Amino acid sequence: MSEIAVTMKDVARYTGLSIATISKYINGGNVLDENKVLIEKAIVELGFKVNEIARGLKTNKTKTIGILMPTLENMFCTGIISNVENILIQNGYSTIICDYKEDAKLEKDKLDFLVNKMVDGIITMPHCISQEHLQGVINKGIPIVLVDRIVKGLECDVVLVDNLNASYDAVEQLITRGHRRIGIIIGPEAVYTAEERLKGYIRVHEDYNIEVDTSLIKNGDYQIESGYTLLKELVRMKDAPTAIFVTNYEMTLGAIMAANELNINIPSDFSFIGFDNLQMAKIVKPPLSIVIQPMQQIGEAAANLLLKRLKMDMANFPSMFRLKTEVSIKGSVREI
Amino acid sequence: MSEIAVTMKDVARYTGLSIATISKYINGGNVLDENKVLIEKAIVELGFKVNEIARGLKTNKTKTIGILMPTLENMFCTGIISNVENILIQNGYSTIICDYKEDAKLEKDKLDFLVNKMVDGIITMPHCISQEHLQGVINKGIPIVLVDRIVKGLECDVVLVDNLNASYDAVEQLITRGHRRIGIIIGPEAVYTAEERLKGYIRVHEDYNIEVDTSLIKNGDYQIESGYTLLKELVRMKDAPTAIFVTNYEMTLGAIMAANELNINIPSDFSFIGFDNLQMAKIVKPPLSIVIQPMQQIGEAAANLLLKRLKMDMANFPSMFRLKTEVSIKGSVREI
DNA sequence: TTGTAGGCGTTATCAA
DNA sequence: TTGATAACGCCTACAA
Repeated sequence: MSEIAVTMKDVARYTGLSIATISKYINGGNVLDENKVLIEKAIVELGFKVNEIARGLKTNKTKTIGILMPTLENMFCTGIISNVENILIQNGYSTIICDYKEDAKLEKDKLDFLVNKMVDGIITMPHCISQEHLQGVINKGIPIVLVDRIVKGLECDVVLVDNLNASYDAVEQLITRGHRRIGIIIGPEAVYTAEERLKGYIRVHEDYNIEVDTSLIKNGDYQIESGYTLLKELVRMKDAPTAIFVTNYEMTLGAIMAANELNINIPSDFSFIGFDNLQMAKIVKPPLSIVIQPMQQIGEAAANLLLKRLKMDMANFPSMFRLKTEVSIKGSVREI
Repeated sequence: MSEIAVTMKDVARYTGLSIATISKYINGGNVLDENKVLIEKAIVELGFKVNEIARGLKTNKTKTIGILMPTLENMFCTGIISNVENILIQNGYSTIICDYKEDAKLEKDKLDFLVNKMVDGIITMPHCISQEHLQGVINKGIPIVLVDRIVKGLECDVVLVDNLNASYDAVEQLITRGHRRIGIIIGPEAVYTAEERLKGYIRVHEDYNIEVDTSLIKNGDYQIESGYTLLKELVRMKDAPTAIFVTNYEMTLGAIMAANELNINIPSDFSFIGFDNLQMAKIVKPPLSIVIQPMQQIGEAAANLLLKRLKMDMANFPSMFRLKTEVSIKGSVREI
């Protein structure tokens, strides 16, 4: 039934050479041409494959990278994963993707799992993980690149977007079009990106001398349903906002659905700016104004930074890439 | 900088015992109580962790399962992953999640990657992979459970839903409410689930003696945009359907957006049945009728079946679980 | 109960 | 160029 795995020993026997020579050939060493063809023939004939486990034991390298994300149910996360993977694969690395379902214990466990699997490096979007725990991994010689969020007190490479100014810019677009009461649907308080986006919202209000009405600030959970619920709350306020800014894709989706349900006309009833997902923005009518995060750049920057560390190049450690977002204003925003 | 990993050897030295004894303790063998505490102390003190790579080399078991999916950008796929993982983790297994981006070569490569990583078993939603390739893996003694789709000619455990009758039932609901011209937005021709769902559509037409108008059958690609585009096509037909059935979540999303954009009223302009995602169905107004796939059951059944095979229990091999879907009819469907 | 010794499939050193 | 040989960290008879 189950075939026995072919090892170098078998190839050696088949060719009449020694295991050492086979190994050398496999790893690109010098071997007589005639032996090369002999070995090559044996390899295909026998169907030999290097046992990565054994190799890893010896080299302490697995040529695989761990990717640890809070969830797979979020387009931003899966987008990052995709782009990171593309670069890594090009460079001969494989990936182990983990999601910790936004659960603190799972986050810790999966991180340990990756360490146990001897990944050569880790890219993660951290949530509750402690500085100490991550530091412990780094101390083991496993480089980590943080994505999208920082971890307070940790010296670590990180790639993120300038969330504060992303939010600032979006809200500014509304302000310069005459809006003064601007509702915002933001992520959970504990999440770094949500904090930053809120700061941007507040700062731009200050810069334009507009008082912040905290009743216009709604904390969601980055899921569809909270976008749906919170938009309704905003719209139904006695003194409703004239514009609404929603700060991630899933909540934008929910908000749009709520607006449709309430037969609200965008932008005549209120202006609207959403987040991420260009594809959706084009589909919705009127075309959705959105903040576009450079997902490809984020993923690529993170992967390339890690690759650099893997080559033991520690220049500018810890380095922070703070990528810029773009605000795309379309028909969903109007002047008042 | 990078701490050197602590091994059993270190624990042995620290405790004055032999490596063999440490190993025995780790693996639950009999050790003197006093030595137990001694070892335990050493382990925490030194921060020892079993090197899974080395262990795997010896035992030929990695206690990890590969999950290979076509994409992470699809709620059905990530839902399955989540549920599979839950069961596996409970049983002491870890997972390596791979997505092959619906790419034939990548599908093959990632499968090989998992094999190289010596996973103990694999759960996959296959796409282009050949029967031979999968058979090769199985022959290596690595059990595979297919999810959602079969592979022609391959004897393999599989867990899927009764797609044919899912589609049959949904369309039947429309027929019994008087609809005769029913549009369907289906997946790519090459995909098993799409084939089956189309068969159901056709069979129910036959059973009710309704002629199938092939212009009402639109092939999409299971992405948002095709749902959006194809719904428009259907609605704009000279002889437009009175009801539309969309056969996955992403396309349902796109279709809803198109309907909103066209100011189409559901169900007075036409009736609508979508797919998956209960959460969204509740949010949309009117409440969406949908076909509900038992994602949790699918994931759990697949995981449990694999677990069974891992225990060398080959009873009823190959077995096929064909789970039933549920049609939930809400306000988006009306009688005519 | 404990320890010795051999082996899992590679890589790497050093003679030959 | 090739081939013994000794690791890598762990498991497992078998012996003590």
